[in-house]
Amino acid sequence: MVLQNRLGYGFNGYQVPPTPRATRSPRRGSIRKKVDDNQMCAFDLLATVAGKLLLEGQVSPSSSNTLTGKEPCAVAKDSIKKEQLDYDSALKVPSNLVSRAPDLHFSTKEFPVAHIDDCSILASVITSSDCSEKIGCAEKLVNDESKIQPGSSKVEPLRARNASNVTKAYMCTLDKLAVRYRKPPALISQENCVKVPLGTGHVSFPAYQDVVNIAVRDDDENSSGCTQPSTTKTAFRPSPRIGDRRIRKILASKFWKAAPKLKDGEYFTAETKPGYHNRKNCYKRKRSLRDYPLKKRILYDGRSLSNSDGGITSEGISSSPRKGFSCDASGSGATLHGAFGTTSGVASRHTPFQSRDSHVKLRIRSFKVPELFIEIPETATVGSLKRNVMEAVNAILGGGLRVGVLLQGKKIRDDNKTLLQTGLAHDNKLDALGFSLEPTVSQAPPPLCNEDHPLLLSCNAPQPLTRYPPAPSVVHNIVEQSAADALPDPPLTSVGSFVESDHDSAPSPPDMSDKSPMDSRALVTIPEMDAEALAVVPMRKSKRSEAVQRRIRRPFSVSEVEALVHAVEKLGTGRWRDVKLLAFDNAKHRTYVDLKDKWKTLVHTARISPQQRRGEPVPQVLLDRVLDAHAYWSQQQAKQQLKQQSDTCLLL
DNA sequence: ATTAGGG
DNA sequence: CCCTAAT
Repeated sequence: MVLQNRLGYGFNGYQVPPTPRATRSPRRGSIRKKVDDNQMCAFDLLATVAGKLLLEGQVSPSSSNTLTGKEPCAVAKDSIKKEQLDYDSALKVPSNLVSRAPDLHFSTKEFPVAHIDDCSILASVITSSDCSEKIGCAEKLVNDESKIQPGSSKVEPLRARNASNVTKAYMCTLDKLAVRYRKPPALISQENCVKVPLGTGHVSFPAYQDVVNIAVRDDDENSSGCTQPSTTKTAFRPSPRIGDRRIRKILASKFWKAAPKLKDGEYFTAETKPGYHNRKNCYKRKRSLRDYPLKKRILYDGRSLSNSDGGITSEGISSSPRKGFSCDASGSGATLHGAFGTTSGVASRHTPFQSRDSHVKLRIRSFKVPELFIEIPETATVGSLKRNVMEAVNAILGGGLRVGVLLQGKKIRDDNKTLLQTGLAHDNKLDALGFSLEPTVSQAPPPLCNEDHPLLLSCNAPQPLTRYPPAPSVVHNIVEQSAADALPDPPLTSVGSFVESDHDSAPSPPDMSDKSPMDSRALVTIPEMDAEALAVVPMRKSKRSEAVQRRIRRPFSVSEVEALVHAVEKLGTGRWRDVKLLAFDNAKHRTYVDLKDKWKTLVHTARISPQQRRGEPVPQVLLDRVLDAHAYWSQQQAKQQLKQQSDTCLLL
């Protein structure tokens, strides 16, 4: 820019260092906004297997958790290790996973949340069968695209120009996802396994419709399923202003407590966290709320559950906010109630209970499983969402879980004891009986993504996605890049935003367009950049705490480096915020800290021998410029300091 | 909110 | 990339 040149470029094209604070004040406001955008750049879906999918207005999973990275397996292992270490914490996650899969005889009362995951998990636990069933279940659920976006005939990439719209869209979508459950054929046969035979006839489960609308409010009407009918719900549901980019989760904790008050069909809650700025915060949850043991309630089933098809669902499930429902109790009390027909219409329809023989009949009514953390870009397609959820679920189901039995809160470890010996055979004990899903400690759970799970792979591959592959020629093992869309936010590109789109794959320096031949590497770069786009990770956070996800790794592409170098040459090394604004204003995921860090590594890279460098090679020319600029600005900085020192001395 | 550095 | 201290 002319003005800039006049004001201050130094000889080398370097700009004269601005006065310390002067240059930044004017942009303060805008910058803040940018940050928000960054945080929104990828939606983190926090899905408890409980059927709640949460949205996070920010990016965070670390590369180590990324499934789509180049070393998926390694990554998976990594997360697994953590998981094992955090075995304890996992149990504390109150993912209210209470859902009910009709076929499996699971029903929920307090939590009108029906999720694939539950079904899948239950199915797997119960059947101990292969993954196909589990997956099938999960897939079914997510698969129901028509339900996902009732309004539209086709499923389009979930994205929108406006962040708030995106958010809403996701909310709605997820809403649906959590609500619909399509019984996978494979599971049908498993039904009987669930219940313990009762005397003569075993309870039979009427064939349920294929699609069960589990307790849910139908927000098909309001495009923004987020808007709530007011009333008490307001407290738990996302407020309309969710548009605010940082819509935060909700979740488990909130939900847990809110559940009792939920009205018919409500199963999803969310809250916004206005003050949220720091990524970390968003994962914070009150410890107290997450300490609930993961256990599923079991129901002493006096009668066959049967027919409460849709009925069970909506009514039974949601309508009764049980007061008795408390956090710790996991609502077991309420569950029981319902079972006996006290509460829901479900139970009432059942045949009277009769304990004809020594068989104890149990019915699992709710199940809670560890949370799943999924990060997916807003530009991801429904198809990719499917896969991600599926993978995440599968990862958990794939062997990482075992079932624990609890009696009055205490774990029963002796597998050889009979129910009679344990006391479980007594009616009065049944309500104290609980089950829990626990991470397998002894052995490593299956990696999220590995050869052992052909299903996973197969899912990835065939899935036809409504998306535009970046470069057909580039075959990568990465899951897929879903963010191959246009710039989410058409930048009002002005000066020097070299890196525009969020998926830096296409940083568009003017010269980039037709330089493809020369820079064949660019093709390779693309997939890499977006590799992290789809990251699914079963969330095993560290101990007690809040799941602070590490951001996914996003290697700088050559063009990004170029832009960075250019900006630093001009602005210097101490003005990262300005660098960000100048060259990465549109790269939502690059923060000034990132840029600073990158510069640091670039300098280091430039100093070491080419053989020692790793990753995508950075053109030597660029590295040379890095060194030059670094030297120049270091010198400038030194000078400045001297000057300041002398100034202060004079004053003194 | 930014910067600067160590990890 | 993360985390912090210091601005």
